[in-house]
Amino acid sequence: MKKEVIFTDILNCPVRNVLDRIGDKWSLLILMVLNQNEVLRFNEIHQAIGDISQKMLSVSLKNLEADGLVNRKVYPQIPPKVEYKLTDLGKSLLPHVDALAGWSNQNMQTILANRASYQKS
Amino acid sequence: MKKEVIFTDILNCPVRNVLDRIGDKWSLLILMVLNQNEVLRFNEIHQAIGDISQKMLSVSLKNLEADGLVNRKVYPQIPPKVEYKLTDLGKSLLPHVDALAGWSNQNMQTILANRASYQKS
DNA sequence: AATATAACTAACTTTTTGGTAAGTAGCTTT
DNA sequence: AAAGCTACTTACCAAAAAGTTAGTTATATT
Repeated sequence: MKKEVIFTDILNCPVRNVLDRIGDKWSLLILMVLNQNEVLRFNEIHQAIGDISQKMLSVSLKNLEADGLVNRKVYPQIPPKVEYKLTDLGKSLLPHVDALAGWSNQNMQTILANRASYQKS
Repeated sequence: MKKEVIFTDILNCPVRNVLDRIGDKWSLLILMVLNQNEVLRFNEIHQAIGDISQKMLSVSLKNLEADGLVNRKVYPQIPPKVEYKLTDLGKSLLPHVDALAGWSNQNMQTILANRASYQKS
């Protein structure tokens, strides 16, 4: 009996690659906030999300920027001013995120009920 | 100047709730494998994914089952036999996952290029 | 009698992630 | 002259996630 890998190479696959970045604690939230506001400064995002630390906001923005999902514009002035907005690439991702959000909204109650009844059994 | 939270309550929001489960290292992979195969046994999923540990497969399946995305059917025999398949709820999520997968496939090269050029600067 | 089997579970270690608190820059306002 | 502003960075720490290894079960096979 031979063992074969049905779904080879999935670890180097695009989905995994993208989700590793998008699937962390804050990235999607940041993308959604930026999607609602066109342009935001660091502290505006910080306040919009409310409970993200400066460090995580900074790290997450950097990752999103590295992937080309978010654009960062620095104004060389003091105190500093930096503006963030979605790139076209970032914008092209958002509909899928929204679709997922829609599904989540629709099925949240069911899922919570499932979790609850699973625990009891 | 008042500080206001633009995007209140996002932490208790459905998207976050769902993504906390779906956005881990293995869940989406498992869903995709199950979507391609209708019914699979534990070891078949294990081999299909290739480098997931038994423990993580077990934990992930349990979470997916708890949320009602995956159905688990035990045959009371020895050696044991357990079959996994998507529930209707699970199936209803898959199109969105596939959409995300499609986006990832289309934009993977761009993203990798972005990352590479970001590092150099 | 020993070994194989399938689907796990338990205990433990390692790795990754995220949080906290403090510090930095240099100009402007008090 | 001290304090405030903005957008961070750094060092450190705790918690969470994931990996490793060994063990369990009870029957069937060699």
